[in-house]
Amino acid sequence: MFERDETIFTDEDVLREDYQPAKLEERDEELESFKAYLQPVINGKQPRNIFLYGKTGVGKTAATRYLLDHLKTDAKQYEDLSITSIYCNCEDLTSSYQVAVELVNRLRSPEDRISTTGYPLNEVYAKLYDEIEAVGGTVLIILDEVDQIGTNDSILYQLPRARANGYLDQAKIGIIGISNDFKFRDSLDPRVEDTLCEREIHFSPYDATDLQAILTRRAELAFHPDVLNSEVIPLCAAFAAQDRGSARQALDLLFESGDLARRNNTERVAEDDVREARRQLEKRQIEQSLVDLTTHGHLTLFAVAFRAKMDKTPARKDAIYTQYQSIADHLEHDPLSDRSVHAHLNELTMLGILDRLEFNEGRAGGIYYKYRLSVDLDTVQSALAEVPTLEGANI
DNA sequence: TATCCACTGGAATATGTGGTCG
DNA sequence: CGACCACATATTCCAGTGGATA
Repeated sequence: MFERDETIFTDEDVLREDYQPAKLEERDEELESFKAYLQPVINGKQPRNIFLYGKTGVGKTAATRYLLDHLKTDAKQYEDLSITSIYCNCEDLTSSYQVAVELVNRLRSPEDRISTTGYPLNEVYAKLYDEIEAVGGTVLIILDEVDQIGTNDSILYQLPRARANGYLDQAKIGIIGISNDFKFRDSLDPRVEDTLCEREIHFSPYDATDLQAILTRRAELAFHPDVLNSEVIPLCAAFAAQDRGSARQALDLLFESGDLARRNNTERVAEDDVREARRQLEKRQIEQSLVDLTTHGHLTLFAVAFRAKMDKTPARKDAIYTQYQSIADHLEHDPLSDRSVHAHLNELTMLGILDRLEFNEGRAGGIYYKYRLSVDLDTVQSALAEVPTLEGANI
């Protein structure tokens, strides 16, 4: 029934997110500064706090992993050095409290985990300091996607000051904050900005040439020789550079193209595979963001999709709200206030599922928005069909 | 060029859920 | 159990917005 299929790839894992290349290229300047900022750690001094920013997929996380690995290896030659790093992705952690809990749990054994609610904030910090103190030495805390914790940033000034405030004695803490939101830095409390952003490194997006170089190197390891048509890599690079300049995106695209060729049993990967792969990735991304919406988020989108079906988009909030009410009614959900639906429309716009057009009709009209689907109606329909709460409702 | 509409969007407040602890 | 705690999601309230028009 099963058999190995090795016509296209030699090792597809090379294209996956968790693959760590032996060398990190196209990021020389960034690595240079980063390395310099980590130097105090090797010297056994108080670590600097470092703040990395740049868009997603430009090598921030990879660079951090890469340097920390080297740092730990190189530290072994000095007996008086003990370096611990804790990596924490704040993606799903929306407050300082949750980050603190996560850090405590990282440091504790699995049977000793604490729950994510219930304790006073100070108590969680106290537990965290205890754990860090127990580890001792230099503790580097990496907070990835740190902008996700939003305005609730108390942990960002608690941690850097823990030692100064006498909570820590044995341990030296260094924070490495990673963010893809440039505005985040400006929104920080000035006290936090001073300490957290002591040293900053900016990662610029990759351009098409960088991406081509990266893809070419990976492709040599991942694919059999000569299975890629000559236009495949430049096209993947161009698509990704146009969009966000993300290496992650370019690699995903390359993998997906290869995978398509494999499934089609063709011997080579061609331009059409890349274009089709791009469509599929886009679709998958939308389906993914739909999964995370609340019931009323779904209903709101449903209402817009319904109007789109009848060719009545773009539509104003009022019209969408009326539509939403009748749908909610039909499905026996209590409708929300129009302000809340307005909030949902906003969120859908942020996710790139809806487009928002601005209007201003002046003296007697005022300003308002009109919304419409920003993606294929078909995609939305098939994604919504997967949502259990909408069972029985057809557009 | 001052006005004025109909909305936007921030903020304060409320509600319900899931948790700890004595 | 009851007092507390944090949080997601809604609700309510209202100051601000900005450009076509009088």
